[in-house]
Amino acid sequence: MSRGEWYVEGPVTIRDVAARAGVALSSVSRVLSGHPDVSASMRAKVEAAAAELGYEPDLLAQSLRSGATRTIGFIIRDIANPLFAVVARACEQELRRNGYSLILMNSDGSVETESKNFALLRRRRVDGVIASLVAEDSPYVKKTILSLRAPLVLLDRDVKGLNASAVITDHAIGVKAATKHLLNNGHREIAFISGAANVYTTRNRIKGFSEAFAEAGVGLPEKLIALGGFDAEYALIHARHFLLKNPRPTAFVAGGIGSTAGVVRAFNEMNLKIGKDVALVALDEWPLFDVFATEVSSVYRDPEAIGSEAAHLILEVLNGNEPRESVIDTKFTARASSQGVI
Amino acid sequence: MSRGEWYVEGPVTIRDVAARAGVALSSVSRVLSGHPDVSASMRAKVEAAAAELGYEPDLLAQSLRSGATRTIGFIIRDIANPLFAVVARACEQELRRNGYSLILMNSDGSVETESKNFALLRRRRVDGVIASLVAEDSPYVKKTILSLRAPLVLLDRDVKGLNASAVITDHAIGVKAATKHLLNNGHREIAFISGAANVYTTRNRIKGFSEAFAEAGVGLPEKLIALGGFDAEYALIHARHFLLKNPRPTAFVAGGIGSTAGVVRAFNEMNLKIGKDVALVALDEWPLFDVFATEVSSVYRDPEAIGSEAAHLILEVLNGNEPRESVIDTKFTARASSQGVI
DNA sequence: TTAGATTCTGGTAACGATTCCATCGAGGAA
DNA sequence: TTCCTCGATGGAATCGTTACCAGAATCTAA
Repeated sequence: MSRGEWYVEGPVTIRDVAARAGVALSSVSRVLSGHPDVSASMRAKVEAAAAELGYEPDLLAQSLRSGATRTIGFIIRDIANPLFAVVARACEQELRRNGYSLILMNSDGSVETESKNFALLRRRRVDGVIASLVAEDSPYVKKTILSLRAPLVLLDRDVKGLNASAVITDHAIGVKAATKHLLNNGHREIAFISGAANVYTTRNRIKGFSEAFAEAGVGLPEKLIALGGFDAEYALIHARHFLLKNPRPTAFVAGGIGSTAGVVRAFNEMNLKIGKDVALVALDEWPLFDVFATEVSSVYRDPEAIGSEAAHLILEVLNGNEPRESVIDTKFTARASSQGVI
Repeated sequence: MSRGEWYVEGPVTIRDVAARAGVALSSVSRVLSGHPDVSASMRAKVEAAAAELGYEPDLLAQSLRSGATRTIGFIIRDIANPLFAVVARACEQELRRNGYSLILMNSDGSVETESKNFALLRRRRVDGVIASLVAEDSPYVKKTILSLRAPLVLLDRDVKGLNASAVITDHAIGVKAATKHLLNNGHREIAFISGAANVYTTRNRIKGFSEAFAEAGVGLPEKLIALGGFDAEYALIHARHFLLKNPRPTAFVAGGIGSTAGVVRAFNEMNLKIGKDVALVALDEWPLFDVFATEVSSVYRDPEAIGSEAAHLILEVLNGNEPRESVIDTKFTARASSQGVI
């Protein structure tokens, strides 16, 4: 079956409209693009012809001519992370309202894949890119991004020398409140499991964690800090390990949805009841959190706000403004999971 | 700040390569597209020039010329539904491996938005579309889709007269097993809450539900069936309503992630303990299901398989094959939530 | 009445690639 | 040697649009 069979009616070009209206194609273009120097009769003729033929301008040709594709690339580690799915949704909705489409690419946790994705988006001539980088220090990143030739919005990343916009989450404030809460409740052996320190997210969370200890005059439990991956597997392995230590940690701070899953699995393996045998604070919430994890204390950030703000930032630069940073705050909510253990 | 400032190095065209190599642009094109009739010396000259200048072909121009954009549209109700996020990820990965990019669009549960999305994808000249329609019977749908002029893969939808491919889930088999299980455990007042019947998903689920009753020789509890929306709000309202009936339903089957959320909220409001005061079967699982909903019986379908199969189906048609259907099965797993109530 | 400005319109050259067509040698066959 | 074929190359048309330029028609002011 050839491609041609999908054509219900042949595609109508500006040329066809011109022929039907009996005018030059440049005149059709003028009418359709709202040029002021067109007579009323010309406008009427062309619009009638366009309507009769069901003419729709071809975005591909327009893009080639104008240099703008009205397309934004969106690169993230994994769209199946529910937090990022909400970010992507809000972002797509906002871009769509402004006439842009979103090209979605997963980097699958690989800097090589990420780099290839950037290169492909460049070849596709996207007008801009919104990205949550796998790592800030990969050798590819800077070179690849600098050759993008399009504005960039980073999600929760801090890369020097890029002249990029960024949506930054203030994790520190929420994590600090959470940690203080644990310290106030008498916890000292507090484990912290999160992604690697080569992304701002982790560093900023650790900053809040450390500050709380410092302000309480308590030494940081460095042996209980594991920064290596956001995935459940990494968290599971390290939570297991920590739980075999003596003294055993009395509380866990889990950095992200994957980490929380891993930590809770470790608890389940050892038959530890959350909020009774061990305290837990989850960084980030997830779907049905309020239904199935009603008892879990959390540091919350609004993914809708992150997504729509990312869209705003890229639109700003496309409208000629300077790149800038925008900060989203976090909020700690104490629930049963972090109380009553000690 | 003008767009131009983003250009680190001016974009290199085939023309520049031709000038550098001292040959005609048609020769450059031939070398780069692997035409057989090129001499070794020509190939060497052109490849050297291309490498020195860092030439990358412009996909926009190639698309205009060839008619193929190597781009697939992906339209769903809501990417924030974790099931669809996984479908989208698997689909994007598979398409990427085959050199295609994915344009993501949410239809936000609105047939008008959906229709506009289809129209925009047509103007963008996508090579194909993968879509989970909001409704099969909307007046827009058929007209809009028929004018797509590109192959289509439907996700769990059954629309006559389209000549489209489809990835279909066999919900009936899983739902039937679940319902039999409930009936065997002595339940008779079984509530069923799901989306509207104008999508295959719901009809096929109800089919499994009905068959189980018929085979057990028990009358279908029609008053306890609410088919109107996949959202939590709809499920919450109807679950509340059902729970005030006399006799009260002893079991609930919730169609999808949103429905489950609504139903469980209603349970929480009335202080009913799942698996003790009331039985529950969830259709579909969600992230951290195995961690935070370990006790919930479910009818599972593999979203990875759905996503990659959708990609395969669209690639098949793009490679000249006939559209076809592919069926994904479901599996019922009994857990504590559906046992021990009666 | 005429010079000059102002609408309005058509033709044509881009945008960056591919592909057909024509040309030009070189090589093989008679 | 001559004719023919075939490989290799350059030039031009094309995809569908926009934008520039020039010319025609209309209008204003002297």
